[in-house]
Amino acid sequence: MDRLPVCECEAVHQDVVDTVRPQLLCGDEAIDLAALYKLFGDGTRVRIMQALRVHELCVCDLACLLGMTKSAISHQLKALRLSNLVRFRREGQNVFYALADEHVERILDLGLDHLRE
Amino acid sequence: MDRLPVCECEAVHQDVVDTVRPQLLCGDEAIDLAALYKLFGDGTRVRIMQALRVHELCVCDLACLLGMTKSAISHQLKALRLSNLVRFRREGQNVFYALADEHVERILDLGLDHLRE
DNA sequence: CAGATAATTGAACGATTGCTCAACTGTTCA
DNA sequence: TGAACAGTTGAGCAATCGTTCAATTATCTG
Repeated sequence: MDRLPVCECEAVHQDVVDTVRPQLLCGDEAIDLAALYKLFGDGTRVRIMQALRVHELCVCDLACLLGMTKSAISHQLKALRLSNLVRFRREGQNVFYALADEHVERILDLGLDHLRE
Repeated sequence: MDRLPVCECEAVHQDVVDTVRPQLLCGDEAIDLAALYKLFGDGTRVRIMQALRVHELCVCDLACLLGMTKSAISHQLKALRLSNLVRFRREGQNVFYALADEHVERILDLGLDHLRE
């Protein structure tokens, strides 16, 4: 992910560049932010999160709702889990998933706002 | 992208599923929302947007700031342009890019909030 | 006009992603 | 204990993604 600080062009607007540079996201922040939004960048995961926003659901319920295999759903839930976007609890054979916090809902809403305006 | 509405499992919580189903995102909405967030799901594009939020910049400035080739930057700007996340104006040999609206800034901020909490 | 520079484009490539499949773990119940 | 079912996991594969490279377009200047 590291980039060499090489500039191939001459006629850069140096004053503006100098103003902007200290306000850039540091490399790690940019990567973390991108990693967060990457999880919202897939139709399956977005539908999972939207569903969980209505009610907690087990893997089977989600597979049924989205018309996909439990395996596919479980793989995506794992990704969401690893980034703490969903939480889960086991109840007998079922594992119920729910959104981790209202941040997730706000991100979904903000995106939908943008699309619908 | 189409999924067959097949359910492989039996013991679904049918009442909950029936409650959730009508509130699911329709297929197109989920895809559009994912497509929007996919653009925020790459470190280079996030750094570009964060830079543009400070000041409008030409391709050369961005290449210089991020230490990348103009070609790489231009390809990413094209993606952002096609989804109306940035706007641009030509001035002589330079093409200056800026964020399209404050929605983009709000999405960046919300993500950063989440990371920093 | 020709030459220089900014920017864009398309093909090619390696890397990453999302799903399938099969094997496995964990829990319930008889 | 063992059958049945919910869920997870890892390998494999096709599709997608982001960059590089080379060619091209557009604009300015002499």
